[in-house]
Amino acid sequence: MTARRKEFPTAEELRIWRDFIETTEALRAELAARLQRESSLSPGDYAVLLALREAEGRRLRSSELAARVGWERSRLSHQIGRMERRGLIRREECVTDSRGAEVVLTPEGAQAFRNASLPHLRAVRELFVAALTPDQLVAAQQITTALRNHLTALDT
Amino acid sequence: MTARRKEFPTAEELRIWRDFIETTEALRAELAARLQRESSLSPGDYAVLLALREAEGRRLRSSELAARVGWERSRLSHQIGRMERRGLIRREECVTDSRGAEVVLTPEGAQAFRNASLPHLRAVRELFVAALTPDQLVAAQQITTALRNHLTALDT
DNA sequence: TCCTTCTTGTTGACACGTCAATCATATGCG
DNA sequence: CGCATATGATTGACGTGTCAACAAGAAGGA
Repeated sequence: MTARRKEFPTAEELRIWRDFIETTEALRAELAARLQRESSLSPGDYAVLLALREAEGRRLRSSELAARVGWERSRLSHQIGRMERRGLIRREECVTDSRGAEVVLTPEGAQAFRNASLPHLRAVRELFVAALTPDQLVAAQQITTALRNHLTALDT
Repeated sequence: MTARRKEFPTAEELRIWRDFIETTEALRAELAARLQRESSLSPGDYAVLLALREAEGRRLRSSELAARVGWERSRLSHQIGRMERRGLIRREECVTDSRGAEVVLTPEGAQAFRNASLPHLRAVRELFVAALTPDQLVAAQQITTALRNHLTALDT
């Protein structure tokens, strides 16, 4: 009998998949909840503030910011709108390209990031790093790399 | 000099964390996009249909359904509302408890699940299982378990 | 220049998730 | 019984994410 190319996951593989995706989701949710509790920031807020904090002049073109956080422009636009209403960032017109917008970190935004940063790092350590042995951490990295490579290989 | 209890992740650990969370998120998004394309179902739809499909009489008390998919009742209520509008499920009053509601799988819902099931399993295999070596799959399981145990240990 | 085409960014509609409030019914205790 | 409390479920408000449509300026060639 000929070996047929495998098409479906086994029950065991499926179970591993479900546990994996549910656990990562629970992890994400717990991190988000803590960030919200301790700093009144969403993960999106944090990502944007971090990118601006590390940017030259604490400002970025909208597209560049989208690229750095890895979002579509539309998503960023909504996010920026909400953050501007709360005073965390400010929009400015771009001098070199009148279509463009620049996103600028406000003092309030910088302060919010400072307040959030250490508790957030602590949480990452407590919920992720401290949960794994050094070997497991290495394995996690390798698995991540394998998944990502596989994923990006597919959409080309 | 005394050893101080480690409080923050190293830059390396932080990088691993960020890659990990971003990759699992990308994976989740790709699975969701395929499910949507191929079957016009969201992951939430799929989870609910699956739970009902496996339930005695293809019906469940609302609370029980929420427990099986691991959601809050509120979230389920919204989801059920959307699915009922599309005819995938139906709400019925509960005989034994007049506060209660039962969620019933409709023929349309059952059909939608059948259509979605195989393509979804194929996608899980293609995007997750096939990306990893057997060793990595085992490692993924162990990491998942470690993370979950750690997580549940904390909120007690 | 004029016209097409690309890029930048915004908007609106809608699905989704969380939280707090609400409502009705069940339950348990005096 | 009568009342406080718990439970089952829904709702509304709001933040978030995706998608498609759009507006307006930039770029580049005929």
